[in-house]
Amino acid sequence: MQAQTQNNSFLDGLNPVQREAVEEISRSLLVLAGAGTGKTRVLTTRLAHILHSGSAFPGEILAVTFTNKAAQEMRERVSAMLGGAPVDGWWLGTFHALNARMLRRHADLVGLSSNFSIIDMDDQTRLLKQLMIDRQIDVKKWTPKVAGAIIGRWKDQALGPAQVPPSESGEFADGRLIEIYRAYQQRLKEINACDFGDLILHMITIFKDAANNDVLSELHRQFRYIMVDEYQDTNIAQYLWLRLLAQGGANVCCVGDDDQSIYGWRGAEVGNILKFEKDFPDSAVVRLEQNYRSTGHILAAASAVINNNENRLGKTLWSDGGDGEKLITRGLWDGDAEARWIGEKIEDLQRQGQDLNQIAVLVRAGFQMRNFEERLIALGINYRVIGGPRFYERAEIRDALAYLRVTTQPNDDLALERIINVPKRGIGKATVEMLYAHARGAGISLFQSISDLCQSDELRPKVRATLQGLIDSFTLWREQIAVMPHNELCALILEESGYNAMLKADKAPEAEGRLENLKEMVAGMEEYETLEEFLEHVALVLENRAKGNASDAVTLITLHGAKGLEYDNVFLPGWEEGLFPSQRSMDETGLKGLEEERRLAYVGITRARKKAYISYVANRQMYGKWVNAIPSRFVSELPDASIVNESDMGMGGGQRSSHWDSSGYGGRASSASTAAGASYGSNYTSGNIYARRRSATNSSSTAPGTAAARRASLPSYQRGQRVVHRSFGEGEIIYIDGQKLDILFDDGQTKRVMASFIEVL
DNA sequence: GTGATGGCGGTTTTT
DNA sequence: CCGCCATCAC
Repeated sequence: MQAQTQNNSFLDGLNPVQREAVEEISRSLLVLAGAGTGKTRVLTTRLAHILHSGSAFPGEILAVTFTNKAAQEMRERVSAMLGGAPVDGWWLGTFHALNARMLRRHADLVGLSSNFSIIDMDDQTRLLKQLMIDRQIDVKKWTPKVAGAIIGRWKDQALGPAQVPPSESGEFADGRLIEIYRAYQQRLKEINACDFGDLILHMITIFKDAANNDVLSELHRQFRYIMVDEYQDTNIAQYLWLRLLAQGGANVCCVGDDDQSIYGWRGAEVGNILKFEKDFPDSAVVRLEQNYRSTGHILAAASAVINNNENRLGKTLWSDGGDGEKLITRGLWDGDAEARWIGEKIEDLQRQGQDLNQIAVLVRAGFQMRNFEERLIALGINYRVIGGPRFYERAEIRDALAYLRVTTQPNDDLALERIINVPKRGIGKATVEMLYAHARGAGISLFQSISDLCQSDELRPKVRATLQGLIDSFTLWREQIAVMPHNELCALILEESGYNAMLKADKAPEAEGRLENLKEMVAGMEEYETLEEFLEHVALVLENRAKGNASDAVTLITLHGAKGLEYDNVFLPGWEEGLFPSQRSMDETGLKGLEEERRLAYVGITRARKKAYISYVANRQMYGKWVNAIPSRFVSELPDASIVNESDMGMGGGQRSSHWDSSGYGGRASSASTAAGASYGSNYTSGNIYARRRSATNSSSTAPGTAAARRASLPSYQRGQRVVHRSFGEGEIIYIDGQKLDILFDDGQTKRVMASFIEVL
């Protein structure tokens, strides 16, 4: 690229390698960006450069990020570089958001309508549970959650029910998981819904179907530049999607760091980044290795650990910022001692004038956090926990969303089921089952089923009146969509449904907060043009809210959550075999799992700008039980030259390599370490997720047919026929109105009942 | 249909 | 040890 004429000062200050990456816009490009090497800067500058140099209009650019936060950041930074005006018309977002946008346009090609709902994991689990119970599968032995996880992994690999090799059906539900998967997809179509994986899977299906190749070719014409961030975290489906779009000859630029691939357990394929050069011949590869974040010792420690991995492209981070301070390692007796030690260190840092915002405790698993919370509370140190339940995951928010979903999309059975008895209306399990039975029998939605049954005498008068009232309300609310601002409508629904009243009457301490969350949600809705747009955003755009808003606070966060963040001072507790590396990872995926754990260690260390503290304990309390532990192998992979061992108790700091026995736990230490790993391991089940527990019995039941099949098999009725109803007994048909039959029962009463509940005698 | 108690299971998590 | 669910008693 030639020198720019004006206003390209955004190119200033890039180092030569960064500049090369930014200016290489004629060939496809892989940017291997080590931690802290200015990856985001390169990515945003490259985008600004493409736009500024006139190489493409915004609408010709497709930029994919892994999180919404990253998309937002990119949007802001690129427009700032280009003088502050927002960049309009480019396709920027997560894989899921971009695919949702595409799928809304072409939903009919996969049997959906464009207002399809996007269901979350909770809905998914409930749906799978229904389907599994229908098939008499023991949902205690084979949990719907696990079924959802396996199906999710299949979707990550772009495998629809027809593509899953039968050999992969595994032991789950005695090999019936593919059948469940097929039913699940069928059911999603019926309720006009998608799960997250479907967003991508459906688009791949559309792209691949020759019958609609105009869809893909139009996108080929449109996109001249495609960029993918966090490429090491893409799964196979996302990879295939990218390749299909790239077939049109667009310039592809992927950015990532194979050493920071930590989502393999949910389908990410490091392999994608490892074979980029094969997939995109004639591409350039740029390695960003100059680190601007951390001290020399921190980089040395991180590099030494990650060097133990075999499957990596290989990078060597370096810095010209000086060695800084050595990392501190420390062995302690138990979790309490560890929390006390970290508390003291935090107080030291505070006394040295460190900002609490520059201190973070990075844990492997959520249960580790409690110790630290308690300690910090005792010390009166502000903290925030990142990664708790997300805003949209709160029950009250999900309830409100369910009301809105049913309002916009009456077929959304899952949403209706969620709130049919919230607030309590006296609609219990039995009633819901009956409603579903009719829905299935007649091949209609739950909403329609209610509407039907309210026209009959099937329901007890009280229940019938309640349900009639509910569907009338939804009908009224639905009419308001066109005329009322959607936030007002939402407020109205919360009021008229009695939801607000329910919370106001609730004496529980958290009820007040729930009301506030709802208010906040209603207020937040103003930002969206339409109700549909709002719903799409809450389904896809996750806000990870911090608990408590203290501005100056220590951060407690998982290692996964900390990727992409940085702090001056980082604490890395719990470096024990079994916990970190996690026993379960190693059991499930062996070396692959271990290497991913090691990348996690690498991510953890490289979060630190100045100081890192690594600790491990001899006795860890887990689920109320005491477990012996030995220090993590990662501790011994740290280079002696860059660490100081504070596990003193009479021993010098240089004794780390004999770390454990030297750290002064008296006679108990050595016996503890002997017993160690095994007891940790015993807390986990080994074997693959298909085979968590052996099945003792075989449930061999025939699945009920599909709704359509059942509908077809319904007998036809004639006046005068003798029939039996499951609760009203025997009688005679005296009038027929579609599925509704008037029957004179033998007790002399005439009732209007649904055909699906009677049998011909 | 709703509220209370016991049993079981329990990484990481964004979309 | 804690939280979720499933089952049981009303």
